[in-house]
Amino acid sequence: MKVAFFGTPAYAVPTLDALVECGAEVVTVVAQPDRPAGRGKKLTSPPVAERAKALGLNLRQPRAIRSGPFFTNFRKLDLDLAIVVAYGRILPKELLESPRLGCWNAHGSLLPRWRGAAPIERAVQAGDRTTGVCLMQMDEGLDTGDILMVRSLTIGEDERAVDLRIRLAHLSAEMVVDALAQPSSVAPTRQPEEGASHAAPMKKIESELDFSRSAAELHNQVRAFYPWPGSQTMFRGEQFKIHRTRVTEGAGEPGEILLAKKRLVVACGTGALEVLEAQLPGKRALPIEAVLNGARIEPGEIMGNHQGVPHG
RNA sequence: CGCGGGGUGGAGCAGUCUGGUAGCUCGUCGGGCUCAUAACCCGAAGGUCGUAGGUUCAAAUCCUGCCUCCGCAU
Repeated sequence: MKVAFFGTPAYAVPTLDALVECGAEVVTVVAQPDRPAGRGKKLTSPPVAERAKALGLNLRQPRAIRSGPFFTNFRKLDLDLAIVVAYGRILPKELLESPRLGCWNAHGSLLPRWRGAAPIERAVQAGDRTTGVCLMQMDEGLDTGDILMVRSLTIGEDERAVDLRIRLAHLSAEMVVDALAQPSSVAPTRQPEEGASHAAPMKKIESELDFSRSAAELHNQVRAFYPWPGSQTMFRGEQFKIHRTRVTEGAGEPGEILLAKKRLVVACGTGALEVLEAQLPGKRALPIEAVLNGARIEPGEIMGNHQGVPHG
């Protein structure tokens, strides 16, 4: 079985590894081009590209898929199948139809729920208790192809997207290997339109916390957005990043600090949010006890974009 | 050369501008109080102030290089 692998971030790496391990002939790996990233804007290879190099696989990082030499060469590979996991680009119809069996995409949600770029994060943000991975026969639409296989799992109440992503990445790898091992069990099923939803990419502006919302919503936001774009609010005129929280009891004006000794509890529109891990400007992320030792936060202070002045 | 902020007993911070006695909160250890507690009281140990060099009578503090952590941007 001659296959191509399309993928870019760390999420796709376990599936690539699994393909190689199960003996599939991975003829080429396609990832997004190297991009300037991080402090100092150093040119950085995406994780899949790094992994492909380490495995000694043929690697392509085309800037353009449709035009240029990439697709011409791709056609000549005489592929049976292409596996796509978080590649990061729409693939044109000609490419989707090029391998004998077409292209299979492993998507990180229970389709048709959370079609799009950020299914895992949006599931956590919405407070979903169940999610999973779907193997899909790609068509031209956005995650609308027929479902070939499904694996599901339960999301922990306090689980963060960053951890769920790791679990789903491995579930995805298992699923792809199973599908290749037992092609007979792969029966295309059309996606129902009912229950479809769109998982828009995460945006930096969404990282702001609005304490007039419920504690449950804020908790879901915090665990969905970690580590990027993160969750933050303003406190004493400076950025205050919140990395880990818990829903607790308490009432007060939204953003009001209810407790600041050993524990940090902030009033929300409904209920209260306990901050378990936070980060001040220029500092690293710290358990809340450490933050409280240095910051001397007082009950009655206000968190959020209200200047952070004490009230009452 | 993208912009910017940090590195001070075990932890988190103040002190740096305006050089001159090492400070605060917590933890640890010992003692006390309490039916009890993340409570309170008393006492103690613990610091080459990231690192290398420079200026100075004197450097955590001023100057330069380096290491390292972090925010923004991408």
